Amino acid sequence: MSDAYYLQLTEQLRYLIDQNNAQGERKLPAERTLAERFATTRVTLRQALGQLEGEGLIHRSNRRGWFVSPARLVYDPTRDAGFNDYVRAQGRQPYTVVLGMETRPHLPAARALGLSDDQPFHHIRRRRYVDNRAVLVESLWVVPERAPELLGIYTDQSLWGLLRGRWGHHLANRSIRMVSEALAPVDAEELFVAPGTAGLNICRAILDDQQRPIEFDEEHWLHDALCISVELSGQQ
Amino acid sequence: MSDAYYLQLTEQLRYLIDQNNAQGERKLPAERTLAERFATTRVTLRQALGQLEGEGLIHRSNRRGWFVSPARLVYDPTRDAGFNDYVRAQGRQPYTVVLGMETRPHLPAARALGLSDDQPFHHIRRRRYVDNRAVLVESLWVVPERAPELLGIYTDQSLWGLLRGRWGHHLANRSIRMVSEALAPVDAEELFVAPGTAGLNICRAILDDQQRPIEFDEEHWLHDALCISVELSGQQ
DNA sequence: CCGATGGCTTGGTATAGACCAGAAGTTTGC
DNA sequence: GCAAACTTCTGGTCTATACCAAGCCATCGG
Repeated sequence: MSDAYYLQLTEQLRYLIDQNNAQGERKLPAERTLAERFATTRVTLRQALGQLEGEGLIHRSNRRGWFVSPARLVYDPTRDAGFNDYVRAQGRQPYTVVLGMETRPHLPAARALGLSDDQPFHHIRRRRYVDNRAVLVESLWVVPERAPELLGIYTDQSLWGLLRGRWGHHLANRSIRMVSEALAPVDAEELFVAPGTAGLNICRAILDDQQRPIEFDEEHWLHDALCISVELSGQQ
Repeated sequence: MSDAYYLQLTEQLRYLIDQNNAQGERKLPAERTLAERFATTRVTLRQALGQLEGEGLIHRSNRRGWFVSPARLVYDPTRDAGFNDYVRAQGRQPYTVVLGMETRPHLPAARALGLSDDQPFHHIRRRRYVDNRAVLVESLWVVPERAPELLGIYTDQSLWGLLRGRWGHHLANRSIRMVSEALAPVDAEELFVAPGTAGLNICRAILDDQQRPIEFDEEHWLHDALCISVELSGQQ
């Protein structure tokens, strides 16, 4: 318990959430209800909720309410398992929705892959779920020469499986970049959360074993959905 | 420009920050000044500032004001360079302050290294700076058998250098875990920021080439100070 | 010259109330 | 039966104001 009331509130809410969660109740009462119960205003209450949101304990679904966050998904960027594989490996249910497909240039992809600025890409945008919660949106930018009819045959299978199986590409060199972000309004909307929600931005540039550029991809994760884990052995 | 006023404010502030930054002015005007200039209240203004803070564009120093954030430090967790080395390699100035040293048990360290719960550790806590900005606090938990007189001889040099040079340890196996967090009041205070400021928690467990536990360490970074980058080559 | 003091500035916290827009549930009308 | 329309509930945004405590700085006193 610290001096500020909202920090005390945070602790009381933490306790309440624990209890609710034990009873399988994952939705919190309405803000107005909570504010009245703790004899404060919505503003102060929301400050306490925001603290717990920052910790990853709870999250909100836009205009629907606050919910207890499920356990984070463990993700190892040094391994090549596809989303579906590693979600299932953790006993959870993956799901993907394709939001759009088109072919056009994209500056960040061109830069990251060392191609000219006007290089067109096959672009696939999709939203991915874990246990029915939308946790990320991503944009894939594939070099058309490496996968000519991609947009015609892609539905929602594994992209890497397709690249390997149909076109024989071996993904060999990756550069990965991760930074915290505040979700832009468009990304937030596609994830059904408020604009400015904390997120994690992951970008990948992928080349094959002959250093030819294959694909660039950019993911926007909800910050509380992810735990990054890396296991390394071998002396440096 | 979106519908909500605070999002418009965000864009205007972004513009103002750009201009100020170009003139070398890295401190923003006072909240009351800005609120008046944009004809709104401090509450709404702070919502806009909070958005930019989430993006990592600006940060605040507790009760001192808002400042433009410097470029993120690039960090590759798969490489073994010490803090001082990779900060300098990016043309920036590292600095470290030791906050405390003691010997006592620590449950998370014991668990992560596979030791018994009451195993004591040499504990060093330090705050680290980049270009004069405090960007992280960390706790190191070293197995005493591997570095008996550590607390007597440690001042503020490189710990890994010491482990290698004095005791001949070769750090071979690492497991690294990164999750977003809201800084706890104690950590926030040591970093001179408000409690609940967004952070990144990085934990490392380190074993030597014979799988003997050496050290566990836990870092709390300001979220906007860091860009994680991993380069991988070699086919999977 | 220098340390102590006190006032001013700044962000941090909090109250009280209001309106809006989207989500969800309920009723109505075909 | 079922879709459309309405009502209610919910979070999202915003105003206006107040007080506190820490940082900062100029002034004062030795």
